[in-house]
Amino acid sequence: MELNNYISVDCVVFGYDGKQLNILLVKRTLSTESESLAFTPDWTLTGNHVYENETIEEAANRILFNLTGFSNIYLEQFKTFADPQRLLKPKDQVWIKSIGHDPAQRVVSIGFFALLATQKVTLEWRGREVQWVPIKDVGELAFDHNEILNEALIALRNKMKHEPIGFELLPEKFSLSQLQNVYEQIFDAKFDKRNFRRKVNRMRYVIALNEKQKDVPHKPAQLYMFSREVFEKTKEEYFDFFV
Amino acid sequence: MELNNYISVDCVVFGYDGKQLNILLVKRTLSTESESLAFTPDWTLTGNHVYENETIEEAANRILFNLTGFSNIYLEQFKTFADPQRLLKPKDQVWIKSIGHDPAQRVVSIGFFALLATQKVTLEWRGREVQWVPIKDVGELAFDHNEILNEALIALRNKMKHEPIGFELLPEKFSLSQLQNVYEQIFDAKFDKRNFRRKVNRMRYVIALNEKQKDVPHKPAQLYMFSREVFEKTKEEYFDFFV
DNA sequence: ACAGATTAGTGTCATTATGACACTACTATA
DNA sequence: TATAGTAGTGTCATAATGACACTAATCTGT
Repeated sequence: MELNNYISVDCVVFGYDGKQLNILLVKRTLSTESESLAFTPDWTLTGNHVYENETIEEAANRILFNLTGFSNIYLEQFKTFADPQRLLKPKDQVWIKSIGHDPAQRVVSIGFFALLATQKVTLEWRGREVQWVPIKDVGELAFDHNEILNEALIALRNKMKHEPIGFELLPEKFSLSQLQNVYEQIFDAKFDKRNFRRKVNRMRYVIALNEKQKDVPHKPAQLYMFSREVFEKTKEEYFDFFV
Repeated sequence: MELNNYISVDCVVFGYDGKQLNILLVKRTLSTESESLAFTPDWTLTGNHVYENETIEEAANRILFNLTGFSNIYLEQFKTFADPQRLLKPKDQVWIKSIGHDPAQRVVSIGFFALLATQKVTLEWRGREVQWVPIKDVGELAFDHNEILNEALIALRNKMKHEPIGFELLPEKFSLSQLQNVYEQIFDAKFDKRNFRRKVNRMRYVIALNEKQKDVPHKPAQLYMFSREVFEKTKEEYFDFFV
């Protein structure tokens, strides 16, 4: 099975650990000892070329499966990066040569973002170290991956305003405070608790369970679940156009 | 200047003629007489491969410039199509061979949609016939272009709900009835005239001019303009998340 | 056992937005 | 000057928003 050498997929994997929004990065080091001396390791998004017989969606799902062992992860194509200059920084060129690719080849990368409800991921992916990094602490990344991350965050926020996808970052059972915190982290904002809950209460696809939190050192919260089925059935087409 | 043979750009060009929403299609015929006998002509979107030193945005703008002579056209990347099967229909294979391309080559196409405020376009583009077609009358298109068109329409509607881009389909000076009709055509819906106008009146970036329609066989309408500058300055970041 | 820390959970009111609804005004043309 | 055709306008009942502060339940440490 051959990898196509000019089509790649980059996954911006968002995760929420109960406190903050993180993304998944993999470390980039050169393989041979001698080479790596002159190459300070840095970080990349999780990405890969696609196989010749594979769709880009399949490639993105394959990457996520390798990272997590799960295959039903929320995934969305958000933008494509194909600038002829996107891989031409000296350090990137060194790395591309070191893995045996043609550094002059123009590579199209299709960006996907994924929402992960678990923090449990592989620690090593394709021989490389994997780590969650709080989105506020992300430094300079390899290739054009800072740009890809920025665009992913914009796309995530846009989608989040109009589609109920915040749930994808939470466990199946969650409290309303957790849900509110997810939104606050992603939008980097504070919401009024009572107004937030009033709004959520109107959503019939957020369903209260007969269950409360346990072993928490404070008043235990009512738990809820999200039903995509109910959402699909109750959503109304609305035409609230314009800002 | 070389064309990259595996990266292409397809532009879904939307236009509004005062009555309905149209898209721009180009006719696909085989070049030699003998070949074309067995090949019933059909239609494609306006697309092209990108030059090796060209970004995909530049390629899309180049296509639009060739079609219209304008270079400041509203343009937005909306989705990328890279299915390994996307060019494998027999008719498409015949056509790809006829223009001297490798029919086995996997081609990534980045979809853009454009909004055109004029109906004046070239009649012949790269030797091919160009035509406006009402979106309701679009039949079966070449390649995967029906899929691309569908996705473009979805993207256009989504964008249109939350950003003031309907103006891009109208002349600089327009009436509120024209504006309403643009939205009605795109959403395939009817809105209440008074409620629509109340809403538009709240938008400070839709500015009444000291000018009315002329030579219309009915009460002449007040003309308005859209100011992107005012929009950018007065828009509030809103967090009206969820449906 | 109890005090303290910590988060959950709740209601009201003033303001603003929505959706439904029908008639008069102005211009060109016949 | 009558007609056809589109422009333009207001109200009311209902729903959504944004601002605002206190009590309730659990665990922990003494």
